[in-house]
Amino acid sequence: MFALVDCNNFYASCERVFRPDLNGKPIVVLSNNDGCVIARSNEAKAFGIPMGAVAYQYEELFTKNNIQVFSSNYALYGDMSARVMNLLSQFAPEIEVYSIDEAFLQFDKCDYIKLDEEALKIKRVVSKSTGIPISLGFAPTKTLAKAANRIAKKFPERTNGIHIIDTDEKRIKALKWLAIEDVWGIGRRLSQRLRNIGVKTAFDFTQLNDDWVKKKMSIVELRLKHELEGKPTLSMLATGAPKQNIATTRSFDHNYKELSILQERVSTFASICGEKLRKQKSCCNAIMIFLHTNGHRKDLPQYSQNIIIKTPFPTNSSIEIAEFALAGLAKIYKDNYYYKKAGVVVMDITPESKKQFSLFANSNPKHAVLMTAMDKLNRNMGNQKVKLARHDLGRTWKMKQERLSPRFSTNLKEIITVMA
DNA sequence: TCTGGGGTCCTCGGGCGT
DNA sequence: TCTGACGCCCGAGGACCC
Repeated sequence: MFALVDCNNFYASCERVFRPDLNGKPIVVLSNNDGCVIARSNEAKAFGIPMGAVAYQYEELFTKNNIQVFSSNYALYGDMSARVMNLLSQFAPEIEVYSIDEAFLQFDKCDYIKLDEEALKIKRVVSKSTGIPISLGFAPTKTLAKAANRIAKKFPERTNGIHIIDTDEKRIKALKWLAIEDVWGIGRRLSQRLRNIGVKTAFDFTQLNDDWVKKKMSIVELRLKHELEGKPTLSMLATGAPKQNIATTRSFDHNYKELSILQERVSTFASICGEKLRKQKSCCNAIMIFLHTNGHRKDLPQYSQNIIIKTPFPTNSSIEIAEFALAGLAKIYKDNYYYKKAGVVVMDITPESKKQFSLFANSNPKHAVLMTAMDKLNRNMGNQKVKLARHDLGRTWKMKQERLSPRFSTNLKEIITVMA
């Protein structure tokens, strides 16, 4: 039996934990640079604000209806997520942290009759210890657990945020209710294709022929079909497995033309990638650098390019990754364009312990010592306090974050004060 | 003026060796 | 030596997720 635990309106709920006065009030949380809406409380959803709404186009609606607007505060959300996941891991032998606000739990040989009691207990503990409301869906497969969770969320009065699919009747009922586009793994394109042939619900999808699904769609959709039929094809994935790609990409607050500014940005992104690599004890063997102009500005000439640099040796040194990234940047940079976004992605990742030494070129061994010291200082003093010399220390590259809440739980200076 | 960031997996087609 | 069939590997692109 799988359970999918999902935090309700996670970012909005995090903002509420330290601001109980916001309970019952509409809240939206914005993306980096305060660009678009990435989370909404139920009250905000009721105003018809869609996911991804462009913030400035809704400014009037926000003001008129006293909707509380927050810049995204990842220090707060990351910390709250870790607390929730830590609590959840106490309830099941296996946990897969699927995203910042979701986790799968697997219960072996459990007594189905007691599942509802267990679910209530999980809900109570998480709510009491963190203040975050959650919904739980139980089912024999991960895809059905997702569906069960959706039902729990959709009908909170009836389900109390808990739904268990433990009989075939309940499974069929759920599948008939679930629209095809709401099935986990069926996105915009596929749902349109399926609707064109008359498949409107998850149940309709399960009525298709296996061979047809595999031939006309792919093995992914066939697996999905089996999952919906109650035959597990997806297993729990190890949480904390090293990533295969690590990216650091940002949109800029303005459009920039000068190479020197892009060099500084790319070098900083490369350095952060190095830090992430060292954190998971990995090295990369290839680095991709990309540049984009602002695609929304139809009045300006557009340019978008990327380049992959194969490193001559595996490395996780921020200095070396930045050097390779800058060499790549020099190859793709063209003047006369206004750039809005750039990024560095480290690829072909291998474990640090399995470094293959090359005959001719190797990672500078002095860097390892230096990077360890740099990471330690940054851990103790706060992120990005110690940087490479080419990073512009005089300029603070701040994202537009005009409505940032305090880092209540991770920064002593911003900790909440309780008045007696 | 202003439109996010970070991942995964699969398919397809070309190059290449047998 | 040439040719076709086949399988493997790899990169690009597309689909999906939060």
